[in-house]
Amino acid sequence: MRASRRPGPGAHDVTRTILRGPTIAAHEPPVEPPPAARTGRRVPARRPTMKDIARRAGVSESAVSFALNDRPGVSETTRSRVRRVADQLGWRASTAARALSGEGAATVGLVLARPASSLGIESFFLQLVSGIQEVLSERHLGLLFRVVAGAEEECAVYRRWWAEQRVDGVIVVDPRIGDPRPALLDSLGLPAVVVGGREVDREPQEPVPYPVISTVRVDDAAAMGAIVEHLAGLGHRRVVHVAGLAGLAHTTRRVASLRAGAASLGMSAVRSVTTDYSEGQGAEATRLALAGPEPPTAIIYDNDVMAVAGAGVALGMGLSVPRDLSVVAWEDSALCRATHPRLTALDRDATAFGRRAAEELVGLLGGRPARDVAQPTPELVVRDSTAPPLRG
Amino acid sequence: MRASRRPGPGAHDVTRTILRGPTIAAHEPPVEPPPAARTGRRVPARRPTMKDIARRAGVSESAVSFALNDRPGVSETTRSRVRRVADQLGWRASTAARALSGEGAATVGLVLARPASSLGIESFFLQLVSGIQEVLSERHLGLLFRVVAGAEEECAVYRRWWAEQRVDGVIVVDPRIGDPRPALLDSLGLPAVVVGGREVDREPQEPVPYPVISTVRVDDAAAMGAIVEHLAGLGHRRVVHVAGLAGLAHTTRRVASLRAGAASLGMSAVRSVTTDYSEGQGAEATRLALAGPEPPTAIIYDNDVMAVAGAGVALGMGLSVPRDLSVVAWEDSALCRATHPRLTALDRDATAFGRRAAEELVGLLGGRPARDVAQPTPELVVRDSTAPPLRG
DNA sequence: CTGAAAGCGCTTACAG
DNA sequence: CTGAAAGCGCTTACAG
Repeated sequence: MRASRRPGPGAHDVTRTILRGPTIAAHEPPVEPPPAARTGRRVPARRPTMKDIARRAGVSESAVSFALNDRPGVSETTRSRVRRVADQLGWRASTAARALSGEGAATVGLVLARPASSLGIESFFLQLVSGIQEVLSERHLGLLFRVVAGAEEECAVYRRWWAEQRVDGVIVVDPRIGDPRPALLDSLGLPAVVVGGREVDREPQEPVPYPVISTVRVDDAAAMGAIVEHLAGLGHRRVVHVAGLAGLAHTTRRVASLRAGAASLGMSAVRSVTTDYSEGQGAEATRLALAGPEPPTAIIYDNDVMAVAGAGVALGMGLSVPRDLSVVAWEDSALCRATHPRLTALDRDATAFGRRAAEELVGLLGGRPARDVAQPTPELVVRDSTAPPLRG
Repeated sequence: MRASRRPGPGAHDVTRTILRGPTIAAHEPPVEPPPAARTGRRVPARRPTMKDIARRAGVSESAVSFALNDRPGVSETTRSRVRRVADQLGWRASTAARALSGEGAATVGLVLARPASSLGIESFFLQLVSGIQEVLSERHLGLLFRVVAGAEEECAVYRRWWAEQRVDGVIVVDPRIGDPRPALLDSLGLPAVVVGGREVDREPQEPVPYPVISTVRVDDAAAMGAIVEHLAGLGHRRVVHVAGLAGLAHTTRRVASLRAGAASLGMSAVRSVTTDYSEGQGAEATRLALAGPEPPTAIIYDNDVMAVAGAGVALGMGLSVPRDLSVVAWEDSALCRATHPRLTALDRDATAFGRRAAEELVGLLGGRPARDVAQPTPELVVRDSTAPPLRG
């Protein structure tokens, strides 16, 4: 606690010493200790306001506002004096007051619509959030975070946030087939960045469909292409893709890309099965695939946890990875490096992804027009879980 | 978009139909379409305010406020009419305006001070957050979320949030030795719940040291006791504890509990080494321990990722888990169930933990006095990674 | 360059 | 039971 913030009997002297300069001291009214300081009872600090600054600096409140917001209309001397007093008091503009004055809430929203049980699993999200934060915190924007069970609830949250004036914009994840969110956000006029591309890929020359909604795309096709090429190069011809949620746009894209890639490389049997991303369904899908009539020699998993679970199932069935089964994880993480053998994985750099999304949203909030930006294609990190198949 | 929110030419009729009743219709001024509706250009929706409700319901703004906040001073008929109009318009109180009126920001803060790299790893946090959300969302409280690099930055965030009037209270995680946060939060008068106990355990009859800071305790001693008992029962006498960050209060508690438990059970050689929770340091600690002169027959890891990494190292060294080495993870997760063999782990129920913390904070915000509450002792889930040692 | 005033959307004593 | 008014802490035209 600085003395100046909770003025006690000696505070005035301290202030004077710090400010040092007769001009300033003359403007400064004597600081009176609050009643509690005399009685000795503990009081929580009172947050300083512009009025306090104005009084101390001997200028009007509007002068303070202009000075602190770098607007013309105050002399340099006044500006620097005001700034010094503000710093000294530890003043920060009340976001509530700024929001009410039409300056926006200085807050960005993020909703995760995944069942709580599968959340702990997704290291992707926490890394995404941490990337988002890097950018937001520089600009002193807050992140309002919410976990919900499903899409409708997510829409309800957006409506509420909008009505409550809580956020200036949102970052939307997990684009879906027939996604209702872009239209809703557009109708609310809530700027948004969709992480993971549009439902339908747009031609570069087309205008963005919504004027306040940008997109950060990932090239799922190229990424899947790299995986398929790697596996085909090793000689795999029977591949199973244990995909994620059926409703997600990127699931559809990955499934389609696998099919296309396999066809062009002459792979005989590829198929995708969708799951809920959980270890349980990942394990189950693996069991079914390996117990079937024509078991795959390689399995691609849409996340790291399913890949680890799947490798575990294979081991449990007496198979060796990668001798009997190659495993690829779509999502690199500590997990992939921690297991034995270490898993070949697609490295997406979720942090950079979050950073990019936040930057784009900050741009939108600053009035830049909406657009689609591409994220670098993820890189396939080849480790010990992929090798040529024993039996063709 | 409901017709009533973006009134077009036909909106008035719709409204009248929904409201149906001459009294109400008489109070309702005709809704004029905004200019944009005539020109056909898309306009973002304007959020409805109390003024809109007052006009439509034919009462004063203060009557609307009283009606909506369930305060006496309005008749039941007025109240229900006001409520209906508010619902119809999709009205929500502006949090900014409420905050400025002294009602609080309706927001709770959570700061995570961990390096971004190790964040994706900690499934604990995302589950904690999801538990916190369950409670907050019921009360329509927002969660302001922040990731920072270290303790000082965390304190700076609290100061800023307080000065900006952004949060009504915070949930504090990772209590540390010599933790500066409680004193800071106390001086700011910011209600807080510390998750994970106090730095120093308080006797039940002692008053809580800070009037607005509650604590949700976990019984690390009992948990470690259960692990030690399990291992001792299997016949292990040389145990290594790969702990987490040295500065954290619970690390200290676990280290001490291990020592105490081992002594009482006559274990010959136990020791703890601290790490940063990362897979890398977990693996390294394992390598060092196993390569040493008197290698342990069992290792306790302070999180799931290190446990998986450690098991991988053992495998890589030609050891079999659990035949040559027993492994226990302090933190159950998908990981522990996904690896092969599945890991014996301590199940903490992070979601319940988050729920409990949020409930306690909501209580504090409601004026309930601060207190320490205990969280049920975590349960040891015995799986395939622990067994009697081959060599004593 | 500076100050007095209105307004943002609420809440809350205070009169009627 | 109801309404007019002030205030929360800012921003921003608008006069001087």
